[in-house]
Parts: sequence; structure tokens; C-alpha cells
Amino acid sequence: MERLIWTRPERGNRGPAAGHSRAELAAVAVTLADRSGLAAVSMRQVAAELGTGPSSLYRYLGGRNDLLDLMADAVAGEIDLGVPLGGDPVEDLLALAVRAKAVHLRHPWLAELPPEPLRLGPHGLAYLEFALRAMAPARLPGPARLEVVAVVDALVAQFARAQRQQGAAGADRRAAQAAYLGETAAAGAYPHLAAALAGAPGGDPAEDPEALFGRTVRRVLGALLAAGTPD
Amino acid sequence: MERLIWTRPERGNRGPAAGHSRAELAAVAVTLADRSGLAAVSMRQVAAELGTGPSSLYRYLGGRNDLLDLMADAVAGEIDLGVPLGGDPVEDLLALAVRAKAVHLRHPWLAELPPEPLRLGPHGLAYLEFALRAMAPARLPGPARLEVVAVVDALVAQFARAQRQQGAAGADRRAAQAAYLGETAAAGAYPHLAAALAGAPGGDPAEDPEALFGRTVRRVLGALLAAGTPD
DNA sequence: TAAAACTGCGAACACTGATCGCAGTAAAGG
DNA sequence: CCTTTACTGCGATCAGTGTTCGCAGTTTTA
Repeated sequence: MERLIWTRPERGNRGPAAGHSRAELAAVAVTLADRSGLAAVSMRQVAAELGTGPSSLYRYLGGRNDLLDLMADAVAGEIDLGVPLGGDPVEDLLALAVRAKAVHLRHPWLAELPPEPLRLGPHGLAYLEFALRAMAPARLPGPARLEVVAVVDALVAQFARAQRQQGAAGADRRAAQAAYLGETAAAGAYPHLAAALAGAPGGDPAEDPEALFGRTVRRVLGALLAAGTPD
Repeated sequence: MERLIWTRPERGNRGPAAGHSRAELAAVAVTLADRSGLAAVSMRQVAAELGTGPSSLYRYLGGRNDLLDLMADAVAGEIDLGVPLGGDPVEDLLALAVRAKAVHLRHPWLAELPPEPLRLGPHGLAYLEFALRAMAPARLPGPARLEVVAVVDALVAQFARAQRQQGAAGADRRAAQAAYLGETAAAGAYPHLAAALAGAPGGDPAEDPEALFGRTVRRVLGALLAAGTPD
């Protein structure tokens, strides 16, 4: 039985006071990941950053997975849930999605996290609760509501990724990808691909990514929240 | 400069014939991942399965990443692209998405793959080209078309994950998650979450997941492909 | 004061991806 | 034909990984 970290108490009350805390571990790990990517978040690195040995971390964590859970929940806590709801589920969810996307942009490693089915700590739960509260006016069965949140999250991750690698010059791999894709498309075997890529840099003056995101999310939410219509 | 595997020739023409092929490596790795998960796909395991040492693999691959590229493209090749198009982008893309979801269900490790921005080998490119061809009747700028494919892919992965872990009894973690989520929701601090979860097992007789997928994708595609309407 | 529960951590284990260099083999060039 | 070139296979090895174990020390409870 491998319990989630959230189900275990952070501290007993018998022994000496612990030198660190889960929050501290999470903060160090997040900083490390922000600076050098998720791969840099190893038990040894985190321990070194804390000035201890690797084995000490296992007093706070059941393993590396728990550390990732902590990280995900820590950044979930950066999403402001104090804003008042307007009453329109589409607009309220969009505003939430915009704030969530900002977090993704601030912490690119979020997209690298092994996609566990659920990685919900206290902050993640609060986020989910907030989204469901925003969706309350819509007439939808329970599971469908969760589905909507999942779809929006997917859109957030998707657009954050696109927006990020469009801005900063991506890694080697990104450049190699583009080169390969360009020359392959130019070879003539993929006419539609070539056409789609050709329309990218030229043509329109590259729409504001924020506006594109807003329009897309609005459309998708409008379609998913359409109540009553069984088809 | 770290070139993609697709940009390097599989064989020179000077030395002795290679004992294996990229396709063989990919097949072995896929089989391994299907049986024991992506974590079981290590250079040593794959090499052992081939009856050689780990270092031999580096004659065929630049590294483990290349192996993952090969695997992804191999299963992308399982998607049947020979079906004729009906002419309605929404229905044609949905049919494609259904076939793609089947592949995800057959190879659960696809969801575990580190989400590189693009992991497109020949088969992946053919898939993309097919999707763009299906989308040809829609009046949409090029980048938007690529965005649509990305969103659909995200939906496919999303629903495949949900459908899979609903069928088979998930791992320990899944059970632990459910238990934790249930008791936390029951604690009363998350009323909307509790309501959404309560509606799940009882209430309606659990809609056919395939129908739910079809309805959702149709709605999303309908919203995204709505041409002309600038808002 | 004794027991229980806890912390910190050095040492070690079983892995991982990756590199290097050497022996052997096949084709190309003269 | 023989040399050169380019390739293959692979044992040995390196640095790094997550994780476990056991011991010494510390604080609280009984």
C-alpha cells in the first residue's frame, strides 16, 4: 500500500523538531525546476540545496513522486481563487484558465510532469472546487462537469506550450524539428502540411496569442456547456 | 547539434550488414512497453530482448529519446489512413480520432511519453497530413488548422486515459487517489466537488464512453471549425 | 528514569543512460 | 590485389539515479 503524501501527517509529535518542512522542500524543488528543468530535480540536488544528504529527504517524502505532487500543488496555489464570480460560467472559467495559463508559462516543467491521472493536493482541490463553483449555473451532470475542467486544463497546457516555444528560442531539438519538418514538407509529399506551414509566418500579422486563446476557450466552453441539447 | 533520428540515414553502405533494424528495435520496445510499461523500456532491457549488449543499441540510436521517437511513430503507423473521406471535416476528423483513441487504449504508455512538442516521424507526418486533408473544406488559416489537430489529440489522450482507468482496476495510486478524494470531499469543505462526485456512480446508468467521446469531440470540432465568425 | 517515537545521515545497493576503444568485417579506390 | 575507409558488435566503465538500512542522538510521553 503506497499512500498519497496528503494522507500522511506531516509531523508526529514525539521526537525532535524536523529541520525542514514539506513546503520548504517544495519551494526548493520548484526553484530548481524553474532554473534548470524537471530533470534537475533529483533527490541529491534537492538535498544538496538544503544542505543535507539524500536519505534525509525520506523523512519528509515517501519518494520522488511525492516531491512532484508537492511541486504541482505548490504552483497550483499560485492561482488566485479570491476573485469574485460574475455568474457566466464561460467567462468565469475563461478568466480562471487565463490565470492557470500564466502559471504554466511561469513554470514550464509543469508540462513535463509525468501525467498522473490525479495529482490533487489541497490547492489543486481548491482549484477544482472553484471551477465547479463557477460552473454551478450550468445544467450538466456531475461527471460532465469534471470532463469540462479536464478539457480546459488540456487547452491551457496546450496553449501554454505553443505560446512559450513561440516566444523564446527553443532548444536544439525544437530547431531540428522545424528544419526537418520544413524540408520534409517542401519535398512535396505532404501538400496540406506545406500549405498549413506556409500560412504561418507570412499572411496575417500573427494574431495576439492571448486573444487566440480566449476565442478558442470561449468557443469550446460554449459548446460543452450547452445544456439540454442531447446531441 | 543533436539531430533527430529521422534526419540520419539508417545505414551507410560501407561496412558489414547490421544485425538488426530500427523497425526491429521499435517493435521490441513497443512489445516491452505494452507488457510492462514505459519504465521497462531501458536500453539494457531492449538489448537483452535482442540478445546483445546495451552499447550495441547506440549503433542504431543516438540515445533513448530516439527509441521513444521510433516507438511513437511505430504505433502512429497503426492508424488506418486508407479510409475514404466523407467531405464533412467534423465527421471525418471524429472518425480519425476514434481510431487514434483505439491506439491509445492499445498502448497505454503513449500517455506516459515525455510530451515533446513534436515527435513526428514518417507515420506521424502522414497522420497529420491526413487530418489536414480532412480539414481542407473548412475555411481556416493554416496555424489554426494545426491548433485543431493538437486540441483533438489532447482530447484523444484525455478520453483514452479516462476510459482505460475506468475499465480495468487501476494501480494502487489510483485507488489511493479515489479514497483520498472521496473522504476529503465528504469532509464538507468542497461541496461542489462532493456533488459532482456523488452524481457519478448513481444517477444515470453511466453513458457509453464511446458516445460521450463522440459527442464531446463533435461539439469541440464544431466550435473550432466555425469559419468566418470572427468572435 | 525508562520507554517510545522520532530525526539526521553515512554507507551501500541495484539500477539507469551513455562513452570509449578495440577487434573484426565489408565495400570502395587505386 | 592490397590498402584505405567506413562500418559493426561489444566488453568495460563512468557518472548519476532512486531507494533502503541501520545506527547514533534527541525529544516527548508514561
